Amino acid sequence: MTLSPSDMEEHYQPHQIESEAQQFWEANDSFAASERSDQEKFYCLSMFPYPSGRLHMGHVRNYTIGDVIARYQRMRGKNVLQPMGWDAFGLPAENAAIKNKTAPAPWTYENIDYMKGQLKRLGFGYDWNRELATCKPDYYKWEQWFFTQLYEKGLVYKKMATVNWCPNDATVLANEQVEDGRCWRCDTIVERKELPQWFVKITAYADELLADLDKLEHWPEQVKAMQRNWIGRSEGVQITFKVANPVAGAPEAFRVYTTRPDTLMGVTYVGIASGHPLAKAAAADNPALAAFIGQCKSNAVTEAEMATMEKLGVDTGIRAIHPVTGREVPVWAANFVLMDYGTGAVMAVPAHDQRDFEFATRFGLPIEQVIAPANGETVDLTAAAFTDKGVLVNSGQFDGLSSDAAFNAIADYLISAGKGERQVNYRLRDWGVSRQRYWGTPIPMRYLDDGSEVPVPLADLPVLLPEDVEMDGVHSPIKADPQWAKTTHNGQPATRETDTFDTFMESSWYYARYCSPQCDDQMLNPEQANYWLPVDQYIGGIEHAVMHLLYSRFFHKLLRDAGLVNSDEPFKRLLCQGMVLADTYFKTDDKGVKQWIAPTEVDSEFDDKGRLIRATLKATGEVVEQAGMSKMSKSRNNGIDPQDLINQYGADTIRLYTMFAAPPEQTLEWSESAVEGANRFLRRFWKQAAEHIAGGDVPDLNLNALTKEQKDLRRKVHETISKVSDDFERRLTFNTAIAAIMELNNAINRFPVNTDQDRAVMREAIEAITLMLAPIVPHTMHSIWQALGHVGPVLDASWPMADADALKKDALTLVVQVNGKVRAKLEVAATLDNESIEKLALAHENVCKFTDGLTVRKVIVIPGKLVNIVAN
RNA sequence: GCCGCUGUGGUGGAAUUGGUAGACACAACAGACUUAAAAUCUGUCGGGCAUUAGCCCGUGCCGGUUCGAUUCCGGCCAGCGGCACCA
Repeated sequence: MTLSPSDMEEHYQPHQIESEAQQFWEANDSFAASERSDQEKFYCLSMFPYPSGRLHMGHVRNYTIGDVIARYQRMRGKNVLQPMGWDAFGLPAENAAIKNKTAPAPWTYENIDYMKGQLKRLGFGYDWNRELATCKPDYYKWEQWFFTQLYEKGLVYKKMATVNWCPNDATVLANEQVEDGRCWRCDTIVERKELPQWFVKITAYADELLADLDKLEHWPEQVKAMQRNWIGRSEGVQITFKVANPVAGAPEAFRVYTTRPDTLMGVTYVGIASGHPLAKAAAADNPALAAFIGQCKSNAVTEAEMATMEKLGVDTGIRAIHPVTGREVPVWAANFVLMDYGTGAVMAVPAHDQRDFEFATRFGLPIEQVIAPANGETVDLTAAAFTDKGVLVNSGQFDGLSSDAAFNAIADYLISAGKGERQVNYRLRDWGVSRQRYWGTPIPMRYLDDGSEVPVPLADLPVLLPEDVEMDGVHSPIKADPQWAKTTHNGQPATRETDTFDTFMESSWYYARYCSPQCDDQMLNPEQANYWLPVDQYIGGIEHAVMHLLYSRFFHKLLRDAGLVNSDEPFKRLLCQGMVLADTYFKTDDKGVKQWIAPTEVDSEFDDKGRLIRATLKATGEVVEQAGMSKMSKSRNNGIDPQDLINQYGADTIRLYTMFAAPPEQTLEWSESAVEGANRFLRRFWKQAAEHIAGGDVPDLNLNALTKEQKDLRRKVHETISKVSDDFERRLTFNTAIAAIMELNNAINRFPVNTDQDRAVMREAIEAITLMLAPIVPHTMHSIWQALGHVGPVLDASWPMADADALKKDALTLVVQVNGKVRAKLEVAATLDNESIEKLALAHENVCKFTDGLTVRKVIVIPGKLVNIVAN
């Protein structure tokens, strides 16, 4: 269907326009992508959603950014792939299933259906032929297969690891299910429990994951910095301490790791984890220690809580022998030393480490200075440790060495004495992928009766997760059903692993599966994967800066080493969009409990300065309290349903608003009136275009006979094209692009149209605006483009190019400063030389006023911009 | 606690490589149109002094570098994100 110019409605009718454009795209399968050699490819990917029920504004923002980039790149002539799918396994489905007395699978599939409809209503240009859901066996089959391959390569192993354990429910709890150290279901105090779990050796790739960050030139620096710190490569020394008074059944030596061997001579005690073999053995005849170890069982497992908890410890009675002096130092069990980190033991130097200092001060342990500031100042060790590097003192043969020299001298001494070795350490730990939950990919391992483990062979994959299950609210159905685990291996009875994978496993490779989503004989089709990969632009929330993005980078290297892809990194360019916030309102009920009120139910009153004076309930007029902006959430009842906005304003208004209200990387603050502003702008431009089109045919532009007004408008048009192109291509700042288009729209509003040439200049401006807005508000521009008489859809039109001739300026405005303060503005010919500019500036009346009686010391001329006169 | 980010008018934000602080919007106020309201259009809009010109102050706080700092450096304060089983 093509509109002829006379068909264009005078008034903007978003719902009709949007459904027509969407039908056109659907009928033409406009977004189906295929490998083509005649065009440059562009793979644009937004992080896929968890199918939680309905889209929220965060999704709308993320996917609008992606769609704008995809449509822009298509107009630049690229062969664009933009897929969408579902991160469908996860804990919320289990909780929802229990609440709604259903199973996770049907709940998930219903949500996918509904949310897919919402994505279509928003006009996102996805290739739905490539849709995938991670909970489908045809997806997780290949993840299971890949895990068995990693097992064969020795990149997977099993070890004991700590989980949150609710002794009442006899179940494992996610960190999210622990509230103030108690089970969220039954309020029982949560304990730590060791369980055998599967790990993937991400540490084997630590150096490459670190080094390759330098190749990611189009990633935000902040994300790379966070990943570097997360990997946390350090160079240090592993030191062996002998035990002076060995305990029966425990080792006679233990090791610590330190990055500050220069402080070794200041060691006054040693800290070990409560789970350390030495601590366990010593507890046999030390009741205080045994009690302490028991108490540590209820410690939190998260790093944040451990770092902020009260530092506690108990003397184990064990004495360790200092490897250089031979002096005996006490060994303390301490709650902040963890068995999972490093060696489970640390040497303590209270004079030069703040945590050791606080612990020593609390428990009356000696503090001995061995480092002095290089500049000869004295340090005060009564209040805090001196943690800088410096010069060694009180260190025997090492006295006088700098910290750096002492690092080597002490390391060499320990190595030659057989008491230590240099070691590179990482903060990064191997990736624990076992989850004791139902709604996830079954881990494809079997256990034979002799206790040995074997991976499930490809012929028996996938290990299917049963979908028709009953949730008792506590235990995983595949753990609760003893029959499910029963299987055979080569005719022998065997038992299945009943744990499932961490859902980060699925989200670590979906971007690659989109390249050949239906491939059923292998994980990826390498030709298709290598055509599309790496992803040219990835867009998602900053909350994924470390974990998801690090796991995906790791997985990509694993895929590469399995011969499935030929690139080193999965995502060439990354954009992390900010959160969506909204105002929060509450009233306090009789019991003093805050009741949160949705922003849509509140009216606001402003004073004559525009300041909010009060907020009232729309329904009753009751005054409510305003509690600032926060992330849209159920708990604060401040979520805005995108569906209501689509119904009220249309998808294009929502798209324009989310792109205009803030730069993509910053938080976006919800404002109903700003949405109305976006709608107003679309109506205004629609009317402008309709009026222009109603004027009939337009003659060709005659560039040789332009008036000043026509030249000025053309310059504005082409300056805008130039600016907007840069914003779309390099900066990804769509808010400033829209602002520039609005400025141009204001300019055409003021432009008087009297002659045919005026109409021709106007036509050029309107077409440019239509093309530049097409990626952002595609439905509206689809309609206007057709009404302008074009045959093909605006989707496939070429992005406009700035005309260098139109950009030329005859005159410039220069700012004149005296001592850095603006005192005048000069209109000068663009060709005027610096010397003449200087003369004009010095002669200006207001400039003379400020230089009068002073000597001009220097005149700085910044061509095309400003003149600064330095005088005193 | 550790790592990272953010802080500019009444509000969202702009100022891209150190060069005119407040573009573009929202709100508010005034006016036009209207029987009226809505919609639309026009104007004003950081604070203070002066109302013609112009001057002083001002980008979370304190200090530094520079002819010139919202931008760079050092030290603080506040808010946000992540911290390995929420996704």
